[in-house]
Amino acid sequence: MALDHAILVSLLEKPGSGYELARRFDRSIGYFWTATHQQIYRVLARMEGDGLLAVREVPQQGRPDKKEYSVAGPGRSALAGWLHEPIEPESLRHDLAVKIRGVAFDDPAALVQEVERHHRAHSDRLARYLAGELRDFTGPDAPAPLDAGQELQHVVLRGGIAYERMTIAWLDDVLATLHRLGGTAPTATA
Amino acid sequence: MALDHAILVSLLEKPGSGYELARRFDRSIGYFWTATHQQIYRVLARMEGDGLLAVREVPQQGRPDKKEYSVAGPGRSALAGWLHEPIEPESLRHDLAVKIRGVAFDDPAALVQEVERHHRAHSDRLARYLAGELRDFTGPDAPAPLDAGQELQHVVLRGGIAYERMTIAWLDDVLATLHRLGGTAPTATA
DNA sequence: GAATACATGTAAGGGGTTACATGATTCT
DNA sequence: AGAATCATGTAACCCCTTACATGTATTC
Repeated sequence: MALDHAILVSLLEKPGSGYELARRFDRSIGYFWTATHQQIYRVLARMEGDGLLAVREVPQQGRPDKKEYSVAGPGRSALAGWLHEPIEPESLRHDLAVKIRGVAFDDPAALVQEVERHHRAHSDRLARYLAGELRDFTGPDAPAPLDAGQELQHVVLRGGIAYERMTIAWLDDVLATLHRLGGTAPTATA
Repeated sequence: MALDHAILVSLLEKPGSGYELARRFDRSIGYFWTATHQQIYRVLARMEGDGLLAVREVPQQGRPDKKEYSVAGPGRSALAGWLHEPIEPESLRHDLAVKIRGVAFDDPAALVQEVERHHRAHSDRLARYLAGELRDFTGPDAPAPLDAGQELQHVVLRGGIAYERMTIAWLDDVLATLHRLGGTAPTATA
């Protein structure tokens, strides 16, 4: 149910339409939570029905009108309540690791290209995160003393950066392992 | 749908009952995929119905009888097919990061205990992973030259270890940031 | 006597993914 | 003329989580 809370946080940072939220979930929020527009519209409608959000119809010129959502009082309370509840440390779901173990029953070399593709994807993400960090937090155009909200955004971004760096290093390890096994035929064909 | 494939891999490594699979998903497989017994029993029934798995009723003494599942021919083919299809790099879902950004609209100090709890949970996991590595791969009782399957299991475990180390370091960073903000009242109460 | 391990399930509900659907405007 | 951006939705399906349900054997 953390999508609800992610939307509350994002709308507290800045009110916006479903479409705008979907874009934020592709960028800044994307490094710790993903959501598609279909999901977002459904949740926005539900939360508005529950009185957690307020809507304002904003007519626009040369563009479709939009509904601008903002957090209502009960929405703020709901977020505060959740912040004070403990949550469980996440458990992983890593498809690629399943594949790596599965390839013991197939040809290890067949995975090399796949792992390289993932390596590129994570390198791209890291580059985007680093560019964002420079733009918003550490570069010359960033605000001089960061306020609390910005400090918190920065530490979350640092988490994303650490995750991508760790993943890239691990994928290098995986590639080296696959190459070492390259000459050998699959052993565990039990 | 990778639960299906995770089960196929696990049953190829060693046939077993639903109960045994659930235990593996709490241990070795747990560091890249989690599943509860309810999920596992349902998926096992479905896969057996689809002819991907074979069952054998095993009567036992002093214990309930069990159904031992193993991978049938079509199951092997299904896994091989999946291994050769590309998959998307995972996108994150990190509740704690949502909380960290949300605490800008609340009291940052309120999160310290929560973050410390997560820190302990990840430290515990790391300790378990390291013990497992020593037992199965790097210790004196580990098989001298590892076969391909063991090499692949080891590289996946190294991924789990790297993930936990990275996470612990990041949580230290988060704690330091929260303490730095400790004196300040929430700024972004917009 | 209570807790833990072994063993297998059903049922309800919620969340997420994928596909489908529409329509105006701006850019190449 | 076609693609991309802005903007909002519906519908079907699948996966996952949580709660409920049952029963034996062993260990503390």
